[in-house]
Amino acid sequence: MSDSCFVTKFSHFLDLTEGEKTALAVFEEDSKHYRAGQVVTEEGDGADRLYTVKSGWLHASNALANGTRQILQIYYPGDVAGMPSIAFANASATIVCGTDSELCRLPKKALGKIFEEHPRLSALFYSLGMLENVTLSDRLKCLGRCTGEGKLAGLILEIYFRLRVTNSDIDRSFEMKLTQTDIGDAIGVTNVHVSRLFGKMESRNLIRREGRTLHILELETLVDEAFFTDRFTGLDTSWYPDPR
Amino acid sequence: MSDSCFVTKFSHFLDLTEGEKTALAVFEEDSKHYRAGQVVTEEGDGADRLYTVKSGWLHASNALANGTRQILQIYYPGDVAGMPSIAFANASATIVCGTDSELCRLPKKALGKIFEEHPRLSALFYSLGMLENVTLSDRLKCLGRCTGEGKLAGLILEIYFRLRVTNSDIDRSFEMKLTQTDIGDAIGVTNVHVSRLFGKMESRNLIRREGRTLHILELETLVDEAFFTDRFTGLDTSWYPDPR
DNA sequence: CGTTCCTTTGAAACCAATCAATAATGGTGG
DNA sequence: CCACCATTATTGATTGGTTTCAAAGGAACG
Repeated sequence: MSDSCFVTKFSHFLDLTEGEKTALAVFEEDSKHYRAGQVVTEEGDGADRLYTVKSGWLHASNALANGTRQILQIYYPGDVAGMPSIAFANASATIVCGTDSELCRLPKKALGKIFEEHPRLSALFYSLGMLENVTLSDRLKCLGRCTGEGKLAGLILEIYFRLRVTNSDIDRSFEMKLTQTDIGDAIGVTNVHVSRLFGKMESRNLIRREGRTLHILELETLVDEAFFTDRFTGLDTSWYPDPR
Repeated sequence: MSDSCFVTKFSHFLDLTEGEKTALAVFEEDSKHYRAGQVVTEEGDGADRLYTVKSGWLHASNALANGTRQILQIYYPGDVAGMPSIAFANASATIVCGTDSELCRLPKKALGKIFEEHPRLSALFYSLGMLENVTLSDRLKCLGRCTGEGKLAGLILEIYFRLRVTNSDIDRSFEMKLTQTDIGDAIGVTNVHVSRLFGKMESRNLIRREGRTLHILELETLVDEAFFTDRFTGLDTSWYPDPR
């Protein structure tokens, strides 16, 4: 409880100095509770802050004029949400809580101060942004070039490996908190087809479902069909400037 | 010719100080010519530098084990290529020149020095990364939720608006330098289907092709079918720290 | 001027969307 | 605690879009 959620997150990658910890701890101050389904920011709203997930999970999406929706990113405890929007005056995506969530809110201007005073943290922020880029690229690859089952496998693996980073005790199973409509909106198929894909993968004994719990039975096959690479293992921090 | 390609690019967004210009000009030193088709870096190679495009164009892609390929990003003069890879020890994508190209090469460690000494440039680097993030999100949205013609329209518009940033005299037409196989690899359809999509859009009088020149006849319709938003107009630099 | 790469076109097979109806699940208040 | 309602998931039949396979026509290049 002593370290802020930023500190916890960043300590995964760097041995933070006291000065760096202090700089990050400032942003613990503005923590706020959100309810499941609550909209954190809407596409087009003023993009004036970042959100770090302390507990719960959320997703960023774009609504299309034809009534459909594309889910772009899913955020879990330890993630920083709203990074893409910060480059613009207005938010490029809508962020919605999937569950009750506790978020730390970091004003844009305060991020500017971090860039001013803590070059090594800035470089890490940059890397986290690039990690998000690679996640998007991987899903783009999956949507463009995988079969239906491969797309679903890719999302399952993305969530599984993502959760394992901060929750090392999960072993081949996790709570799938997305509805099948959400899953479809993430991988670009209809909710009806998601149901059929789950059915097929279950009958092939690749996965098993018990309520909302999803068991991964054949990890290797899922990896193959999704052309999956785990990106969450290591960042290269060797080029970062010295800490202050 | 007096300003480096970095300076030219960054001056679009900020009034650079002399100190900042000097810092950026260092990276002009390592300029290199690449031939069309030449591989700049390969997925898995050591990710030790960034590439700024002085002339020509290139693309980043992932090869899949089933023999297919997904094109992730297209880079034009003024763009910085290889940003996502820099967060990792090894490149997350393959970068290939589409045409003969002149690239400025910026070692990772030198980027670290920028972060150390020029906080405002670091913030701008961050924003450029987030701009790339949004470009990926937009294409993800297109792949997941648009019709075939919408996907092609989206790519056409992405290239068109991207080229207009640095080349303000182009007016509703440009040279499409990608082959139909490349286009298919970017929007997630087969080359055969790209040909048919072009045919359909031409017969609807949305576009016209003369050799490699592509004329946009009905911009509004393309925008509607691709659910397109122009992201290249403005970055919000209000939160940046003061220059040095 | 021939070879290679790129584009176009056709027919068949396949995958996913749509429309529609039913079943299961979860949450709420009586 | 159960009944009810809303949401979510499943299943079937049909339609439509895309891939695949195959072949031929065009364009670019040495």
